[in-house]
Amino acid sequence: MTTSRPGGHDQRPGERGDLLDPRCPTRQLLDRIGTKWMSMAVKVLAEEAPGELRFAELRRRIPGISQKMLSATLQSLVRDGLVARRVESTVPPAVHYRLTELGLSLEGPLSALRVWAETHMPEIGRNNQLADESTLDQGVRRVSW
Amino acid sequence: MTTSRPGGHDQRPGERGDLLDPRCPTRQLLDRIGTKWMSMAVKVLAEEAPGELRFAELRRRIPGISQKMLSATLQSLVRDGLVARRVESTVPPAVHYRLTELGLSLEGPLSALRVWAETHMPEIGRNNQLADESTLDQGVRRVSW
DNA sequence: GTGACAAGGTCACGTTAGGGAACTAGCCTG
DNA sequence: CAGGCTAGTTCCCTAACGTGACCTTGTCAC
Repeated sequence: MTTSRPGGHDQRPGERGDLLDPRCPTRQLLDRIGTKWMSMAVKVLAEEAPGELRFAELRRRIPGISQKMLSATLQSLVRDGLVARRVESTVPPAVHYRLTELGLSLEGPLSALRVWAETHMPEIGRNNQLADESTLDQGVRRVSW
Repeated sequence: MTTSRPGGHDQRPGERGDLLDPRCPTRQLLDRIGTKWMSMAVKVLAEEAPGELRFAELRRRIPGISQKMLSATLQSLVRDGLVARRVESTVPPAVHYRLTELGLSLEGPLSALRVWAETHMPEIGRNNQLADESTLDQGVRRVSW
């Protein structure tokens, strides 16, 4: 995501605006972990590390995810080398997933973010409520006669 | 974002799938910092902290951002209480932005993520290249006769 | 032979993020 | 009075994200 430029027309190179994508590794990382299920999958796999989890078990541990999204998420993670996929050629072929070393190294910063979220998101929620209320006041004053 | 459920039909509560949005502060945080300019804005403001920056100066320091997106980004940050907005009622009214204490506290985990990105994203890039090449091979074998 | 399971893939769809271009307000300069 | 500055806002558009529903391939149970 955010890898192509959806804007209306083509971009002349060297014009302005092509310096943000290639240069910023943080953007690329956030494009990955910012997708809806990525961080959840990493967390679940990290809890099991260095063990493995199968597709159906992952589905069970990530409530609300569809097969399609789990599949897509895992494909991205494998493609990035954060997760290893191991196919066991048994009776019905079983597929096992585990975090690679790279994936495990991401768990550090990611769990720091989780801790921050758990401690500070309630405050952000309150701030949003306050903002909503004040704009509501203005809305009432402006809209109804 | 990711706060409404766009899926085709309504959700019976207690059925399955309503436990992911309200319960997960990490999701809410990632929905915020995952947007394209959020983390960039926080970083730029953090570099200047505890000083302030004006709208035009922020634009200059965030290459490629449009007025519209900068405006929207700052509004979200202010709404969340991560950034404080101060209007100076001078000749042309000047608006100053600075990180709040809450915003500054986010810089810690966020910069940890940036460090991780800078050290490990090249490896992820290589992994993706390898994946592209192997699927390209398969594509050639499958598609052209 | 009909159904179930595993691990997905594909299709059709709606929502949303993000981009561009143009417009606004009041004041200042030429 | 034409034009420019600041700090935005508004409209319109597209591409990507995410969802649900259905299809697949192969083996096992009834």
